[in-house]
Amino acid sequence: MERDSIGSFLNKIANCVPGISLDCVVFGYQQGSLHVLLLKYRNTEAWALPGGFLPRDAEMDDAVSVILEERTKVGGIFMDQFHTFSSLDRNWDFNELSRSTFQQVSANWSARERSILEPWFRQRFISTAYVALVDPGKVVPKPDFTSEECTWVPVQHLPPLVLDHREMIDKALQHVRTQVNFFPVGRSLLGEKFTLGDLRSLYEVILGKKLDRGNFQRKIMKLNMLTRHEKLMTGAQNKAPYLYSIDDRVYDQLLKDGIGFS
Amino acid sequence: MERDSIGSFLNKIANCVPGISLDCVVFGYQQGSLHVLLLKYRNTEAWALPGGFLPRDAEMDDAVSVILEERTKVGGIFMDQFHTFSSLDRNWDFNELSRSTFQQVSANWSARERSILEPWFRQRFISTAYVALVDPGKVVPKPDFTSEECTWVPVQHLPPLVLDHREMIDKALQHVRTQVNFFPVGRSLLGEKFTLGDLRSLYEVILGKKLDRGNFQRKIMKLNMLTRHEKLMTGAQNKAPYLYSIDDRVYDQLLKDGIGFS
DNA sequence: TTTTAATGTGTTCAAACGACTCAATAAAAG
DNA sequence: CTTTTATTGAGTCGTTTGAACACATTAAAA
Repeated sequence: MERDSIGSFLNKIANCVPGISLDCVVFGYQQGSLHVLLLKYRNTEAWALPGGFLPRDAEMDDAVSVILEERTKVGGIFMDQFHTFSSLDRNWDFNELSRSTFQQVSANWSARERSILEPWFRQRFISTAYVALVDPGKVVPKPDFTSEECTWVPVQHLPPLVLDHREMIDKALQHVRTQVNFFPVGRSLLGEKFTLGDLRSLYEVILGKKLDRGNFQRKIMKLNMLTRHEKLMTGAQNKAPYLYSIDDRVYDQLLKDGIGFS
Repeated sequence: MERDSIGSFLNKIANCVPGISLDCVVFGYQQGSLHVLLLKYRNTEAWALPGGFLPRDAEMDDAVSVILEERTKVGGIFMDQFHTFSSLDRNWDFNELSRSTFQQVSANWSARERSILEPWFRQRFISTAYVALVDPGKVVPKPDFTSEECTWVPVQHLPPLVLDHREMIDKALQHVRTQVNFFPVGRSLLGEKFTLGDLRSLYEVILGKKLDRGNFQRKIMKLNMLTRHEKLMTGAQNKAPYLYSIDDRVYDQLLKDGIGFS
């Protein structure tokens, strides 16, 4: 199984542009807080962003789509390129964690594999990073051949990350915050149906502050982007909240000029 | 002279990362309208953005600084990376204009030069683009060895541009508009001293709409970022406008949270 | 029937904004 | 010295927006 993956990976990188890598900061919203999709390398405590390389016959957007689909098994994920990282120390000697992680990962490579993979991974990579927004409920995270785990981690409790991936997440989060009025955060991060409370908490988490319930509801309802459905029966002894879904047509129109949240 | 430049260019690219290029959309404000710094290729009607390549021992920001200094002969220019372009057709067969321009430019290369430069320029380049803001008054544009002219062109009358440079300018302008509250447009695009009218016209040009004089002045003065100086004697038969300069300390602070212009 | 939370609506106050007006000032031309 | 012209600072008014509340209604479960 793993042997096969390495084999196909060897073929793959032969057709990729050298020196260029792609990294994805995939945000998901779960249990009231923002999460990032991370991979954990085999037999280490080191984590990394999902990423990959640029096929010679592909554009970056398409290559990233493929990477996202490989890791999540779903397509059509919203994504946006936000920065290209070019530090001189972007390599596996970046710090002790990266160094030992690479050693661990490469430990069981055969001589032939090593002859190809070593030089490839020892390159200096210029990495173009994307943010993606996705509903964790729609996703089945799949590790790649170097990792033993692919899972959601809350952004406020990030584990040790290799290379400059921590910096990437920080910058991505910043980007989402500044672009919140132009990103389909509601549609991408929530499921098909959600309550107004869900939507408000989501905005609270992204903006990093409490929002007044009354004002929020008034504002969001005036936009005419929500369709009301049946109630959500939670079993709690109170009036059940209504479920809503997003009217894509209206939503897309609103996003063009930006939904006004400060 | 040109021979020398080609020679040093051959040396230069030998130490650059292949497959990666850098392009700069340099905006300047002149005679009441936005201008872009463009290069005109020798013996053609084709224009291009100033650009260059990434030295193996440099980060992108630093490489772009060098490029900007080479073209303008001034340092410390404000700049911001805004997008990395990766279309498959980013090469000199992009369209007829690019094709014929490259032919023209490469026409007088010697056999030895051609053997190095042809494969280099025939590569597929992934290009990371930057916006820069600069006061044309501080700048002495210098053509590079492929061009006969380096000059300011108003953005509303762009000449034919090679490759996807037109798209880059559009995207850069868009970026400046959305980031106007966080970019030091006042300090970077105007001279040391300017009138309130100058500053207002600048914002009008960038935002693409008229601003009320009274409201604008009230707003800008309340920010406490301007220091008043002597008057500007224009020779016109009216009260001379005051000159102002920007208080860097206050300005930098304001830009962190964003100067609020819609 | 009580408890609980969702929902819809109303109110208040402060700040900001757009579109004006008006008067004082001063530089140059006559 | 008067006229012409445009800058400057200040004032007004109506509208919009935002934050911070209050309050009554509804309904699900205990």
